[in-house]
Amino acid sequence: MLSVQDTLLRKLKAHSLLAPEDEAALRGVSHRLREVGPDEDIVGQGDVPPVSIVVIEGEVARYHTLYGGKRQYLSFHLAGDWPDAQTLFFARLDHAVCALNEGAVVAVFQHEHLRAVMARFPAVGQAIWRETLIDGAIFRAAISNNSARNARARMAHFFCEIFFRASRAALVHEQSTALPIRQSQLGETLGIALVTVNRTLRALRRTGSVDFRDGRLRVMDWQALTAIAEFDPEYLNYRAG
Amino acid sequence: MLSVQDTLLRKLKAHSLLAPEDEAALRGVSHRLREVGPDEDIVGQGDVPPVSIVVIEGEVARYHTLYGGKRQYLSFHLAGDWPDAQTLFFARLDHAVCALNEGAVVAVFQHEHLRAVMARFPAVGQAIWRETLIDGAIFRAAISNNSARNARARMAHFFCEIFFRASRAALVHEQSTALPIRQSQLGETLGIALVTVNRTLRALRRTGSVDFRDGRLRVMDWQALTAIAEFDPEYLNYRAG
DNA sequence: CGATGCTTTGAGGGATATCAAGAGGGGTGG
DNA sequence: CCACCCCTCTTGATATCCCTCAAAGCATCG
Repeated sequence: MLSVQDTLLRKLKAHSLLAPEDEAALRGVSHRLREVGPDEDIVGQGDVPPVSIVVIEGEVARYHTLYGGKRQYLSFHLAGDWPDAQTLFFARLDHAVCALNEGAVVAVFQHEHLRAVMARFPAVGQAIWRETLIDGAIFRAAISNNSARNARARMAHFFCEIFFRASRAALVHEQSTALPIRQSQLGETLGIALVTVNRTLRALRRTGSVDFRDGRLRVMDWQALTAIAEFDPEYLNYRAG
Repeated sequence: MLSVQDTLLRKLKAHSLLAPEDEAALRGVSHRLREVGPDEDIVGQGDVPPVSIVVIEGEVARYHTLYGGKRQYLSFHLAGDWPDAQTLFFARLDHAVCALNEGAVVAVFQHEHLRAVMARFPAVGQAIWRETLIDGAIFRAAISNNSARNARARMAHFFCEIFFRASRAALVHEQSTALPIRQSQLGETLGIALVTVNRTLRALRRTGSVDFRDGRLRVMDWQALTAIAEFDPEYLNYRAG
């Protein structure tokens, strides 16, 4: 397993060039580890946190709480992701961040330490900035997905994104990756009712391209799945390969 | 009418503190003006532009083009907005930017000039960064809006956001502001069919709280409209007031 | 082994999409 | 100056996808 620093740097270097001194500076930033349980909030909606976190193990999600307590999941985050980087320069968080699975681990960095490094090593700041910009692209894709596609294509597209990102984070083994969410959460992500999630899932299973059960996502036919989803990974801005 | 520099700075100063020297540096960046017609693309999906733009007059939108040519509008931008700031640090644009109305005017800045200023005046970079982060918050709100609300609340929420941002940009006069889009575009924003747009609009008109016609948005009863929409402007991160 | 939470299936209803066509308004050309 | 066309808005009728309500399987756990 990678160290905290390796996990973080692998992600940043997927899209940004860092000189040895940039890398060394980032490696030098102190942090502490925090383990969180399933459905436990790491940061609450409306918080003004003095720290930000990087996912090290397990998975983490962001969500809005709407009137009436209804929940809308916004994004999911794997090892190396930085789900609340924006709090570095932003007063109040408009959403919460929670852990999904048992034993998720995040690294906690003090904003002041990060800001000090960014001031001396601008490339570090730019790399983090890019993280937040890729975030933006993922959100835009989610708008289109949840607005312009039917339940089937919508779910397929979501599975494609998760699987693609997991494979880039070396988290795919034997054509499957962890996706520790319940069907109800899938519904709160895609904006469809639980019953429809279950039926859409069954329909997708029957295509033989994908299966999702017991918190694992299994892709049997990537070509077929991307065709159903009209998935093009361009927006994720990974370097080719 | 404000100058290009005043327009830009008013927007940045709504959320960021800039010292006189930061402000002076930003004022010194050269730019050119570009006038664009309705539905004309300013930047195309997939472009790698060496410039970014600030809206000066009129309105501008971002959109995805999906398979089959279907269009999904992602966001709308008023005077002072910076709809493609992310191209400063990002290779390829995942969406297009287009003008909405006749005679829209944007200021065009060379990336290299902006980067030079940001390198010497970090506060300028941070202010632009914040712009992109607020963008992110707006996108997140759109995900929730288009996923978790019915057509009526969804449209009301969209109107609330546009009206609120327009009022902060001093673009509201006599309870109304320009929103130069067609009903079909409203549908491509909210993810609902044109016929439903028309009927939902009629239903909202009948509440007496809002009217949208001929490219103008008129709000007669802000309290009632925000109640229908469950609108809370917190996510837009304007300073209080 | 009952309780609890998640998944699965059935039935029916409602919101929204699709199909179709007329009305209104502005521009253009004969 | 009128006729025509095109674009957008509006309204009606019908279809369908998805939601709500309801309840039964199935696993895990105390």
